[in-house]
Amino acid sequence: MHRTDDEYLIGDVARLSGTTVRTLHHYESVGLLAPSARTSAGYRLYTRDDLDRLTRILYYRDLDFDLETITTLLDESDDHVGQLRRQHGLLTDRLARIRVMVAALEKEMSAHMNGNELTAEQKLEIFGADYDPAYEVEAEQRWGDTEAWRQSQERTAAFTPDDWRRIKADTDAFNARLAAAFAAGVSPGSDEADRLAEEHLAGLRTYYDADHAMHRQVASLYTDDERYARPYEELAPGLATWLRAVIDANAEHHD
Amino acid sequence: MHRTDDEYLIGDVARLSGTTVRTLHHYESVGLLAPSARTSAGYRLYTRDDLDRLTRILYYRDLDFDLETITTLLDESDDHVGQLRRQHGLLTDRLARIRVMVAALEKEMSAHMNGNELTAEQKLEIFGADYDPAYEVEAEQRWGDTEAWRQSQERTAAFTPDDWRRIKADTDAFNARLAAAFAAGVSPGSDEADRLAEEHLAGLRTYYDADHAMHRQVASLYTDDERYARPYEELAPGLATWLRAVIDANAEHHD
DNA sequence: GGTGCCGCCTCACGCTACGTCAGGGTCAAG
DNA sequence: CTTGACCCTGACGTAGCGTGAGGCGGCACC
Repeated sequence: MHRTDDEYLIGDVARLSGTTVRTLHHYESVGLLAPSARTSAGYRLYTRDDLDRLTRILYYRDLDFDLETITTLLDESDDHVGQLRRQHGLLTDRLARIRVMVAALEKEMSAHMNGNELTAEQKLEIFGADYDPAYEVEAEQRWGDTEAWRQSQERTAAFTPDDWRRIKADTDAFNARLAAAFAAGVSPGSDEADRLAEEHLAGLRTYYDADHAMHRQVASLYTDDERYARPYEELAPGLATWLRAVIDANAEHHD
Repeated sequence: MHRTDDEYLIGDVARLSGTTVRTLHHYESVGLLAPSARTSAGYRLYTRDDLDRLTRILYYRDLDFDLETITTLLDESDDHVGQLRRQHGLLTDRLARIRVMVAALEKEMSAHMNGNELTAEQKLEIFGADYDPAYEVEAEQRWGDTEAWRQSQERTAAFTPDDWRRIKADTDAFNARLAAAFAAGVSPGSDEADRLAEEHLAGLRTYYDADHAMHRQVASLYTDDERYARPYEELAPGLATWLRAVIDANAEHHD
């Protein structure tokens, strides 16, 4: 009993489809997808047809159908449209409920943070054109579940508008010194550059307890994400890239 | 051991709160809500304080927090805002994903169902004299190549006659409220008017993803195209013009 | 005092869609 | 012949309860 070119072991199928071996075991146990053959040793052998079926299973799963419904959708395909319509109804209901929950949460959040959170106007006034609300949302998506984000939320919640203005002034002053050092030809890895890097890190620690590894991650954004680079590039072209090198070199000195 | 007036048996609590006895058992077993006392026979006795706690539990549960998180929210209440913010992030993510699923379903449905289109008779029955076939043709000439038109075609393909009837009823009810606000002298730009404008926009979004700029374009039809103005003018002379002003003012507030 | 019914009690298994070991074969390479 | 990667079949764990099973408590009616 050998495998032909058209047959795949369960691990291959898992990798190809982006699922797991356990998931395929499960689909077989509930009668949703059984491999067309087995080797003499009992290994499951999946054919291309099996892969096609799996593809359709995963498609419906993404639409949030439960496995039993998917079985009937694929096997009987009776009243296909009716099933789709029911699912459409369920999802639009959920959409409406979640909208309500989001609104309720927003209300609760604004109630619990009176006085401290900056208004959109204040943010604009303090951060100027650099501030983009969409940006804030994305940041939360990206780091919302990290400890650093949690710390940052906790600390900034206590900041007053005056705090923010002071922080902004300090940051601007520091950035000006960075630009001056860059223009003067200070090279990454030099003592002077290391001092600046440590000062930059201290600035980060206003928001959360960062170490040199995290500092490096932040630095990588300065070359990889245009929005983080912009404030520096506006001061001096090449400054963002140089700053990243400075931070990386300083981090290495601390390993 | 007797019950006082301030104590409730588990069944009473279940009825009062709209949950079940089993749910209350469960909350006790996970340390979320324990009754303040028991009778000599072992019956749970809940106090008003317990009911208050339960109310808050159910509130957070509706916001889709898991029970463990609710426990910390109620017991520690540390970093309350951070929790809310995280939950807000989770929910908006889900919102986005479900929107995608709904769109995919609508596409699939429109592909699988030719024949679901309303007949001319049904259109007449539902929309009454307002419906003019020539109108539909012209609309396609004008917007047929826009993204909004495409979306609208896809979504409406999934609508049943019942959907249309419901939409018509909703629209009529909303228009009546518009007329009432107009008669009451609500002025464009006021909070009340802005709320109505947002609701009007939400109505448009039944058909396609409109932003405030598109909303303005639609509003301009109310003063420039007699056919779009008519349904409003029939409710109250001047209503169409007023509505345009309301929408314009609201759009400006969102620049 | 007996009887009946409703409500309460404590286990304890069931449900979805898998994740995650545990214990033990299979296969190709060195 | 060993090693390591991969496969097999159980079987228990997860969240938030639903749903009995088997037995006691409380109260009204006869």
